[in-house]
Amino acid sequence: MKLPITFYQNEDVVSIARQLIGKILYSSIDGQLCSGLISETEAYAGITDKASHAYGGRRSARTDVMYAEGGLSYVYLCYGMHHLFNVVTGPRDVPTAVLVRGLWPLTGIDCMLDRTKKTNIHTKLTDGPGKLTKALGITLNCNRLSLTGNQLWIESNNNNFRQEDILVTKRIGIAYAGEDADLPYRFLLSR
DNA sequence: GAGTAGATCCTCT
DNA sequence: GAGGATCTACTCA
Repeated sequence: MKLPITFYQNEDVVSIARQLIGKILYSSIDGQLCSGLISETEAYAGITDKASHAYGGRRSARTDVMYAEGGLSYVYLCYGMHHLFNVVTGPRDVPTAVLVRGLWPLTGIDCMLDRTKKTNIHTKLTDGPGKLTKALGITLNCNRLSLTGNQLWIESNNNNFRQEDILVTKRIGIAYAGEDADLPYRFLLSR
């Protein structure tokens, strides 16, 4: 079952980041259906968060999506060669988003191996934000898609895992954000 | 296994 | 014109 649009419009982006752990991310791109269980996320808390692209109310052609209503994708290019996939959350004009940093591959694994030029199947296939977009075929063309559409969507999952299996840590790779780099906004599933 | 250099390009100043 | 929400391959041990 796809998550309803209302799921994404909650004002509490940190809560959404936690709830996305264990959900299933699907992509249907170039006629290939792939999916993975979301194992790692990070919350980016809008205008008050120095690590966020929308810090201080910054708004540009790139970050405009973050100001839209929750339930859209935000894909952008990092370090000139990696696409990063975010879920836009919150009501209109509240620029919060959740970065999806890791997946455990479920279906479409042959396709993911082909895209990433790998041969063995293990969780390392999609264990980083740049890697999972490559494996799922996500590019800048996937920016600003509805997550209730038919190219990129997230479904709930009946799997029961305990809340204590979710680890909470500080975020990664944002040393430039000063003290906000220490906020406990990263969630990951232990195995 | 650990540490580091290099790739590469869009966005905002 | 600088720098970044990263990854891979290569070195050295």
